[in-house]
Amino acid sequence: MIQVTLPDGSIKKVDKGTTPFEVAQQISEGLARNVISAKYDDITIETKTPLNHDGKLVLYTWNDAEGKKAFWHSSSHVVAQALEELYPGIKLTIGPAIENGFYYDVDFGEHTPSDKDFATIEKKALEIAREKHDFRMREVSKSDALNYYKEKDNTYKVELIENLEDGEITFCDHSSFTDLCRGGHIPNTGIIKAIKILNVAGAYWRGDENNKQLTRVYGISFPKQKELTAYLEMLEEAKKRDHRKLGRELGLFTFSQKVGQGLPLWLPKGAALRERLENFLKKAQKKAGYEMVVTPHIGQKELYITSGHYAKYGEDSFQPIQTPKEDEEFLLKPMNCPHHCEVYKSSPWSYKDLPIRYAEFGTVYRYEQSGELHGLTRVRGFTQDDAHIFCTNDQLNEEFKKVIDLTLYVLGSLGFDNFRAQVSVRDLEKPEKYIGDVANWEKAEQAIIDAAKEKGLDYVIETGEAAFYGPKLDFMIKDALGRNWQLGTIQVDYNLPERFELSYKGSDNESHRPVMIHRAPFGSMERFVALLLEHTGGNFPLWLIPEQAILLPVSEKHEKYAKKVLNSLENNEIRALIDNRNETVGKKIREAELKKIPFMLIVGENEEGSQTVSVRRHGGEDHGSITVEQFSDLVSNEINATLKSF
RNA sequence: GCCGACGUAGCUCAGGGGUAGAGCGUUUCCUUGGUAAGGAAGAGGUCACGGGUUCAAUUCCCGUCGUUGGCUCCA
Repeated sequence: MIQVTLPDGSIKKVDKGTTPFEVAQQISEGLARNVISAKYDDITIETKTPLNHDGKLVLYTWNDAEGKKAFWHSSSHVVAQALEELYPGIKLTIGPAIENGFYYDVDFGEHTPSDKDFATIEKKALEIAREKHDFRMREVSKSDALNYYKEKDNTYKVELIENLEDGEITFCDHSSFTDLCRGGHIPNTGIIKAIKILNVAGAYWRGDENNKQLTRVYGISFPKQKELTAYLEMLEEAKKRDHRKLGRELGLFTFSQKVGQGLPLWLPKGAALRERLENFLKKAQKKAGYEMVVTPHIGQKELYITSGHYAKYGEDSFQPIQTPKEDEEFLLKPMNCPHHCEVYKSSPWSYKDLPIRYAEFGTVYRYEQSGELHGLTRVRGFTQDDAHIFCTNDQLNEEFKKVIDLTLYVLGSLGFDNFRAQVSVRDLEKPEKYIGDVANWEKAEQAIIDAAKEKGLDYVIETGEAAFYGPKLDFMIKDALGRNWQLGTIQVDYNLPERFELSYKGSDNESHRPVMIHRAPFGSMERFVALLLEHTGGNFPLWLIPEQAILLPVSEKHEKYAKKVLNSLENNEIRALIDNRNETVGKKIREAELKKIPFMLIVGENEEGSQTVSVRRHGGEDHGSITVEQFSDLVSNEINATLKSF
């Protein structure tokens, strides 16, 4: 007998060799019907894997993340089999489950499938699934495994196996299909009732662009057809919140091929919204002891050679600007920090002056790869809400924590409560990617982790995500389609002070190096507005939204009164406009609803008589007929309730 | 930059070897209206751009540009 401990702490004594499925049966028939995956002592196993020693068992169903993972990974096997049958001679590589579904990377040779082939692949995969093949794991010796794939002329699998140890190599079979696999499958293919191939994309073998590009087939599957339908509908809904669509509909920004790729043009409403965001942050920054500086859009090439940016990015950037003078070159600034270092250097400093905090809404230009450009989230010209804090080593922890507070205030004020805090550290195996000495890196990384811990942040550490000059604390937010974007960032930097030879006079009358904190709570105005659009679906907070109210005269007879009301609204600093088109009230309401204007003020005979406005809230709520003063209070109360000061 | 897809009216999209269509928007007229679409008429397109095939190309082929889903990159 062995002892199996379940997640609730209860212990089941079962015969050696009992399977997770059998344990589930002992718990309940329902669980046994639904269990599709299991972990034993934290190792993913199959539901049919015999348990041979004491341990902790967790059973998973479709409703668990682990269950979905097994489900989708198993589905990738089924799709791989379908692909092999439809495209004989292809070479399979890897096929993991991902956050939503799975993919399989395949070397198709000559005939890469495209979206016209998806239906055929889905049909074939579903046929296989319906045949209810069991997934069976078996151990294979390294030499047998190598021989199997050498015979199939699959160099990718051979490469994978060569990096594995003999004794830890397993194959998974189902139907006539065999794949190198470490496990984690559902009991049989029959559970998969719906399969959708979502798209194909190029993906480099082992994620290295020097390697051959394979075709990545993305798919998703479900235990019920209904769930697939719901998922596809959800995707459609998400597309409606796409900032590129909303930005156009709401008249916030645009792009022009003639101006250039990735160079956003902010339209009046977008520019005004952006200005309100900037003012919001400026106000908080002022309280936090920041001073605004202004620096030019270009700088001598030498400036970036000093900072190290030129060596790192010079080749792939906008190329140097020539002047009539010989041997003179300027770069469009890709960063504000070198300029701010020079601002710092304009005067000698005492330790009593520190910390010094320079802030600037600095527009920078980066020649991003064309394939990377994406709406407002990845552009070639953008404005950072940048600031650089120059402080002593002793002040670093305190300053860093203050920046965390400011960043959390910014994110919280705008309703971003679902961010992911990420400590981005260097990759120890790739020292060539970073500048500066190791001791400072260690100090910087530790400083960030300490501050994050002391602030009680729930953070994850991401190796290799640091900037070339220092580690960062990044605030990641998901877009409508679930893609992660870095918004706020706080970075500790010992390197630029060194390179720019920054100093201050200490209490010991000696010269010391300050530490630099780079920080941008929004990240960039462009990306922030994009993510805010997707999060709010265009229903911005009242203080931020371009148009707070729209006056809807019932007929042309009431236009004059409407104009008078508009005037009072403007005197009360309410952003409003009049829809005086020759249309019915119903139509005007419909369009104001579609434009997501928070308040619709209907004015007709009744209102004119009582000198009021009839207030309808976006969404349909009726506030009744009230005076302009009352309405103005309504608006300012709501703004005060949502816009807390720092 | 790489792989795939796409590019038709301001927007959303249909069409297809014989020089184009819908809905919404817009303009004009009628209507003067009460909480999510009142009615009528009109304007608007070198079918992204450049080549090629063809008697004929918006349609087929190639290239360029742009957009897009990924990969790589992201100071």
